[in-house]
Amino acid sequence: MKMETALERLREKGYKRTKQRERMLEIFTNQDQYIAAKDILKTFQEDFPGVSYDTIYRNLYLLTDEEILEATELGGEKHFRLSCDTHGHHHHFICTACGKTKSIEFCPMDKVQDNLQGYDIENHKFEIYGKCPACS
Amino acid sequence: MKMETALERLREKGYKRTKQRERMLEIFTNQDQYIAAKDILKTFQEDFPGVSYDTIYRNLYLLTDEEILEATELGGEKHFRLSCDTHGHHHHFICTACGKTKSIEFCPMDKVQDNLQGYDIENHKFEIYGKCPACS
DNA sequence: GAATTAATTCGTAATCATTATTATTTACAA
DNA sequence: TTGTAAATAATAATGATTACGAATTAATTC
Repeated sequence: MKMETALERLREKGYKRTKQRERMLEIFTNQDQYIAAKDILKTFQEDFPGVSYDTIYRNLYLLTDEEILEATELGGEKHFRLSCDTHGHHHHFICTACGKTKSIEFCPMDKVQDNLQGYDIENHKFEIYGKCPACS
Repeated sequence: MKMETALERLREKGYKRTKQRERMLEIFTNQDQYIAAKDILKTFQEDFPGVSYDTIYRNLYLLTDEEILEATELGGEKHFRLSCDTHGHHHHFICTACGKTKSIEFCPMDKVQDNLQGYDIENHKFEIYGKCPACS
């Protein structure tokens, strides 16, 4: 997703355009990887030495709610990445060494719906972990 | 998995048979659901009022390493369930209301291997979340 | 452009799950 | 039954996340 697309989406919803939000989006731009909240904080502090935890977490969740970011939990910590809106629904291979991801253009949900008659499906997670070619 | 199978597996590896480990396995027996570590602790305290965190976590991880338990992370907390060894590799639907699970006899990995040439796959996660018939 | 106002951020403390540590106890084997 | 390594208890520390009142700021209106 382009930074401008994200900012526009926020504007439409009436959210203010703050330096902090711009910077946060900037950090995610062109990063094909999940980043831990604490690493966002660390990067953030370079430009905003006094940034508060509140700002980091509130905005990460806001951006996730607005589907600008995608969230997942890796090793007990919340990680975030810019949502890919260029293609449809998909999943990711995630490198456990460098954190980089590769899109998997396949969703297993089609294959399992039949076995879940009567179940109210709200969500699903399909992630593959390992080492990318560069790290292995 | 039967409780006796689990105890036997521990014995083979030279682990001691303690009242705490027996009780822990008992808690998981016949529970088709993921249980949070803190809930294990709570149940445990009924029989072992002075049980330490250390005992809980050490044994949960030990049993997971020995493939007696399966672990997953739900809502930022580690959850565990007795491993099903009656049938092969599979995945789970997990009810977000009651925590009960249903086996999904399908693994999407077959479908995606081709797209991951050169990637060293270590692990994967496929979970479906929602409400089971009883809760929906 | 100044005033208004609600949203946002800061500064800091609290919470909560998990991990670590040391002394004590226990299972098991010789 | 005794010795010994393993396991547990009791407690403290850690670290990510959440909470909250005070101060600041973006956007709107005049």
